Amino acid sequence: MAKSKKSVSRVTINDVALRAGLSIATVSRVINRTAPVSEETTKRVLAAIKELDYVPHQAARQLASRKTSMLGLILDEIGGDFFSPMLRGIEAGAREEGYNLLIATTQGESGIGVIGEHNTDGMLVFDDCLPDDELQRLHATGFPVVLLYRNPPQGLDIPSVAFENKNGARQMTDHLIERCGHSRIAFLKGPPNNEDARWREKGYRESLEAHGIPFDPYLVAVGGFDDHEAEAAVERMLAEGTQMDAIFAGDDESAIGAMLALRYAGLRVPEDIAVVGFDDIPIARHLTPPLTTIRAPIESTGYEAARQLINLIEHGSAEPLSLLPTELVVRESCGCHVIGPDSS
Amino acid sequence: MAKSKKSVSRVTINDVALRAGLSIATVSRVINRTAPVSEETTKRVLAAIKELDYVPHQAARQLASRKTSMLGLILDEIGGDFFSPMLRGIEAGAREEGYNLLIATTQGESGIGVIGEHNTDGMLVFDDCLPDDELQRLHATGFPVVLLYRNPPQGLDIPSVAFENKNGARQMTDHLIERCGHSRIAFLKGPPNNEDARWREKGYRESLEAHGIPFDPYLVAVGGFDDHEAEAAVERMLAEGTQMDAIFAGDDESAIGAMLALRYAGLRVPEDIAVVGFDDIPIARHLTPPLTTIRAPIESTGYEAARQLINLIEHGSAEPLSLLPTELVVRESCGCHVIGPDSS
DNA sequence: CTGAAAGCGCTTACAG
DNA sequence: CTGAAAGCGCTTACAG
Repeated sequence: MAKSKKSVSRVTINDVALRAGLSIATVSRVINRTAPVSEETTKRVLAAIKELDYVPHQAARQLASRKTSMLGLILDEIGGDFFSPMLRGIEAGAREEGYNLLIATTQGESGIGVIGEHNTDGMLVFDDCLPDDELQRLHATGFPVVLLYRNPPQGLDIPSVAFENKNGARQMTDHLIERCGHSRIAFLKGPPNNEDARWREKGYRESLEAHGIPFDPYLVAVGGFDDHEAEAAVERMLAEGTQMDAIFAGDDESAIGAMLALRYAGLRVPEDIAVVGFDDIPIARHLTPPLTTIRAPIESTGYEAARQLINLIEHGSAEPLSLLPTELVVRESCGCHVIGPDSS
Repeated sequence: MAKSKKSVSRVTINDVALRAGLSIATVSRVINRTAPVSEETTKRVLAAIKELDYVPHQAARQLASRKTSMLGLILDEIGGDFFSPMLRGIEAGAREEGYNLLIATTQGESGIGVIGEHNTDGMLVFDDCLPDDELQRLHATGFPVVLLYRNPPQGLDIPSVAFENKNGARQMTDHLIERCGHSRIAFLKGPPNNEDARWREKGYRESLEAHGIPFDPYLVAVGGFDDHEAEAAVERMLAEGTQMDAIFAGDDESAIGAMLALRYAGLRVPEDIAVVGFDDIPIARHLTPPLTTIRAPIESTGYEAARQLINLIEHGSAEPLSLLPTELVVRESCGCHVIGPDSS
C-alpha cells in the first residue's frame, strides 16, 4: 500500500496579507476585483500570492459570499447517446462563466437530496427524472431551475431548453418528398406519452399537408423509439401489405429496427424502401447503408441550458422556452445520396 | 423572460436548535452521529429538522470540518467511448461513500487550476491529460491523487488503476489459435508511445510463444488505434502479399479499418480472413459481421479508481496498481461463433 | 448526554 | 484606496 503524508497546514489569505504587509480585506479585493486598489498594492499582493502559491479556499468563499458558483445537473442515469455531448455543452457553458458542475443521478429513486440550495446556485433537470410535484416544490422555493428536454408542468414558469423536434421532422419529411420523390411515407411514432414523439409526428403531418399529400393512418405505427418494437411494427405493416416507398422512423433506434425488418423481408434499402431516422446517434453513419437522419444539436442544447440557468441565477430571468434548430444529414438510406460535408 | 424571486433567508442549524430547544452542538451531533445523544433529544431534533425542511449548508460544513467530500476528475475532454461508462463507475464509487464529483477538462491547456486542494479532497487523473511535472508537483503537496489509465511517472508512488491490457490480448490470441484454429495472425499495433499498445502487443507475443508459433515481423504493422491508419496498413500488407488467416487489431477502431480494407480487396470476413478487435466499443456489435473483441471493464475501472482514491483520502493508503480483468466477447468476425450470453 | 465558545477562511459593510 | 471587525453556518475540543 502506497502511503501519502497528510498535507501540511494550508496557506490562507492571512498568510498572503502578512507577507504583503496588508490587510486581508485588501487581498480579497485584488483577488476579486471587487473594489479599486492602487497599482502598487496590487502588485505586492499578486507577488505574495505567487510566492506562497495561494489558492482561495472555496468553501470559505462560498460561505462568506453566499454563492457556490456551482451548477447542479440531475438526471436518471449516466450514459446513453445523449449524455456525453450534453454534458460537454453544459460544462462549456458553465466554465465560461466560472461555474463548476455537480452531477447527481436519481437512478429510479425519487429524491433530489444530493443537489439543492445547500450546495449549488441553481440546477438543470434533465428529461423527466423528477416528478412534477418535486419540481413544483423546488420552484416554489425560488431556487433557480432550468429544464432540459422536458416541458414544465402546466402553470409553472420554469425555463425549458430543447431542440426543434417539430421542425426537424418537417425538414426530413420535406426532404423525402421534394428531393427523394417519395410520397407514401410511413411514420414510426415514439412512445405514446413522449413529448418529442408528439412533436415529431406533428412535423411529419405538417409536411404532408403542405405538399397536399393526404394523411393515411395505415402508414403510421408505433416504433416506440426502440429497435425491437420498430422491427415488429414494420413486419406487421409488411404483412398487412401496406404500400410505402419510405419509412420515417421517429428516432435512429427505431430506424435500425425498421431496416432489419426490411432486410428479413428481402427488401433493399433504399432501392425498394427508403429508411430515415432522427437524432444522428454515433452508429447512424456506420449502418449499412449509412442512415439519413436529423442531427439533434445536443451539445448546443446543453450549452444553452447552462447559459439560461446562469442568467436566471445572476439576473433573475431566462427565456421561457429555447428551441435549438436541427440539421438534416443526408446519407445513403434515403436513396438520394448527395455528396457534401454533412454526409460523413 | 421568466422571473424568479430571490430565495428567502435560508434555514440554518440555529433555527433547528431554537425550535428543538437545544444547542446547535447537539443538533450537529445527531445529524452527524458524531457523539451519543439521548433518544428523546434525537427525536426532538429530527422532528425540528423535518418541520423546517432543514438541509445543512455544505460550504459551512466543509469549512468547519476541513473536508469537502468532493472528488475531482480531471481529463482532457468530455466524450469518446470511454467517458460515459467510466464516469458512471466513478460516480457510483463516489456516491457510495458520500462523495460528490467535480469534473474539469484541460482541453489542451496545461493548467489544473479549477480542481485542487481548495475544493476537493482528492483527485482522479485520467490518461495523460497532465504533464509529468504537474503530477509531480501535485504529489509533492501530499494531495491525494489516483491515476486512471496512466502509469505514474517513474519514481512517484501514485496509485494507478487500469485494466489488463496484456492478459486481454493474450486471451484473444489464445482464442484465435485454440478455438478458431488460426496460426498466421497479423497484429495491428497502436500508436508508438502508447502504454496500452505496448502491453497488448506483449500479450499477443506471449500467446504466440506459448503455442510455439514463431513471431513473424511481417505480420505486425501499425494500426495506430485509428480506422484510416489501420485500413492503409492492411492494404499495404495485402499488396505485399502477406499471408494471414486472421488480423488482431489493437483496438476496435483499427478493426473497423481492417475490415474495410479487406472488403475493398474482395476478401470476406471471417471466411477469408478473420478480424478481431479490443475494447468492445458500442458499435462493435453492430458491425457486419459483428466484431469479436475484448471487453474492457471501463465502468469497473472507474469504480475502482474512486474507491482507491477514497481509501487514500480516508486511510492514507491505496493499492499501488490495480489491474482489472478483461473479458473475451466472441461474436462473428473471428469465424468460430458460439452462442452464448456474452455474444450480444 | 449537553452546551458555550472558538474557529474554519473568506467577504463585505462601515469607517476613515 | 485601505483596515478593523462582524458574520457566513457549521464542527469540535473543552467543560460540566
